[in-house]
Amino acid sequence: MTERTRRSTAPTIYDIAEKAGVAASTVSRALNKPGRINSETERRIRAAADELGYRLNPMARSLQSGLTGNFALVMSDMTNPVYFDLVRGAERVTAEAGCTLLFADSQENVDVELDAAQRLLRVADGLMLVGSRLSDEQIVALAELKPVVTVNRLVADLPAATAEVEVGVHEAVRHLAELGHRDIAYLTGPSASWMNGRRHEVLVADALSRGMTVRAIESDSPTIDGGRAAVPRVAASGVTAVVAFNDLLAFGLLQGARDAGIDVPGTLSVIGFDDIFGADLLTPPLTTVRSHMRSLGEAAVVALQRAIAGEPGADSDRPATKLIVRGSTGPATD
Amino acid sequence: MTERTRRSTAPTIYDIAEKAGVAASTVSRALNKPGRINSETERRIRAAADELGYRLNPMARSLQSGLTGNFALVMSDMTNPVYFDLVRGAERVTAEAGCTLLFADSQENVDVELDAAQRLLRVADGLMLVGSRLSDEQIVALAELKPVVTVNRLVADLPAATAEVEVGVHEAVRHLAELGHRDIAYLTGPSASWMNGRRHEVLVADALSRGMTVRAIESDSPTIDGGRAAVPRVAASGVTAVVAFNDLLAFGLLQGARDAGIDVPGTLSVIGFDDIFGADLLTPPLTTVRSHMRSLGEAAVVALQRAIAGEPGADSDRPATKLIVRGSTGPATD
DNA sequence: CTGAAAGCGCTTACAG
DNA sequence: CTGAAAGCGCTTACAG
Repeated sequence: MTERTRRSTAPTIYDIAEKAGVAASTVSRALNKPGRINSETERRIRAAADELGYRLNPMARSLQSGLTGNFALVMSDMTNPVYFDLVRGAERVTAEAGCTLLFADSQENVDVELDAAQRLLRVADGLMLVGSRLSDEQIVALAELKPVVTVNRLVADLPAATAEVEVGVHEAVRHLAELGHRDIAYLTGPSASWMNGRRHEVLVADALSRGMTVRAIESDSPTIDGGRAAVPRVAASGVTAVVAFNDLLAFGLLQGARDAGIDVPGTLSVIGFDDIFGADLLTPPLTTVRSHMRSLGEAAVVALQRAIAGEPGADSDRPATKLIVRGSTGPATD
Repeated sequence: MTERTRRSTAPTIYDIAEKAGVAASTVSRALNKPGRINSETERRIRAAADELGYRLNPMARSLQSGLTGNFALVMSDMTNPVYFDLVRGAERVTAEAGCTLLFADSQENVDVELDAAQRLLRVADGLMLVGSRLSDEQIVALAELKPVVTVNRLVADLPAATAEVEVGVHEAVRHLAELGHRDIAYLTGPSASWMNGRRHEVLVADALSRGMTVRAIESDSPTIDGGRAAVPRVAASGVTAVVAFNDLLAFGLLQGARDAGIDVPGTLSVIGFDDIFGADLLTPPLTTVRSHMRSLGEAAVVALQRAIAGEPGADSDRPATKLIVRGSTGPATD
């Protein structure tokens, strides 16, 4: 009721026009291109607008411009703390542009992700896919509809924002080497994750160059439970250190190892990726490769803005990674 | 470029109409009210729409209906893991309704919150304020514009979704009483937080009825740092147990106590609220009052939908709380 | 500098 | 059941 009333009485530019004794088109100009109009007229129009409590109807403008002012963000798992800062960074740049961030969580499920992406794409000007599990083909198909930016994923020549991997991994491998580790394992993330492949391949290359061996140990899911479940396989492998695809897996390794009576870092060293919330609160606190997720979120929005504007997708700065050494790594003991 | 081309070629109902040999109004009906139209005509229209890859332009529809299909959610701190499940619940119900969730983070700042609320309100049909730090007056002013639902906050007769507090607190107090605690403290949250006041008052009432004393200890901010900073005051107070406004504060207490050489739960018992991510990973794991945040998020969206539809704001079910006993509580030792 | 008019893509009474 | 027309609130060439 009240609602209805409010809606129907919302003042339009025509109300302002009447009040100020000008045409609606003049009101539109006064409000949108300050300075291009007689300043006394403009003043009168603004006064009328203020008095009426006028607010632009964004739908009407959108219908004109074809642009909604919305940017969509789909991430693989919003309960993964790694995305906190990414979302904050994306939010900040989006708000600064006077736009709005739409956002959905695919819960590590391809169908949910595709569904959410399609749904959001209809009401947004473009889409950011974070840690997408979609196939390249699916992503390309989305990009036919509207601009798409991939985050921590590279697809054909779509614009992307990715964190640098080399530096952090390099530091991690050197750290392990200095502690005397020779046989290490990589606990894998989802096979559909581009970043999983990237971390794995850089780790292997780096370790080989130091004469270390890296065996892959598969995990079921990139979660704490996935890490716990992998503990027996890690133990059986005989490695002295394991690098996990992400911190959630590493958390699970730590928990599972404790339950199994495996001493970390005495018997096994553990390194994660991301430096998520809680990594420094555990016992032992986790050694992990941190990347600057906030910058990544900002870079993603900037790339999307450029894509929407039709500008070429210059590769943005890739936020640097670095190793944060804590208590979960120690000397190798064979 | 490509962008421009895509946009301008997006098929409209007029393209479908032409292809199917009917009027645009018929297309609109066929697509929106299936069954109300000659089934052969409808079939032809759908076929044409499919062939053209037609997608409804939501802005055009919005301009008609005055509704955007967007629900806005503003929360006090999105890096607080307590909101994970709330957002997921809200997201699920929103998506189910074919709507979209807009979302912003106020970073515990009143100005940022007000700004975000106003910004989102213009492009959404209604607003959910989670753990708002705004004044009642500010919230009422927002509610003049569009429907507003408060979450874990009660304002005048605005619709709200709140978690039940009594059961969990009752269990917590009984738990402490059974462990022999007589003098306990409440580590406060933000004074602008309604839920802070609520937890405090229920705790005091419950404790008094058991002959326990509760002193209030102020925290600067409801974060881990805020908890750490409070440790000296907690220690000086001589209490044997402290209940913190939220788990982040409790995390900080645990950390700070360890650094100060205070044994938890040997010398001091600690209880939090929320059961956030990590609560069971700490050493000792945290005893805490859990509420079902997912239900809360769902209830908030349902309440908002009702408010938008102009239905009376019946108080929704209040998700129950319960005490999760872990390792941070133990017998009182005076 | 300003106004009249057309149009963005859809929906919805109003006729037939 | 279907069509022609008006209208949602704004912007933007096009004239003056």
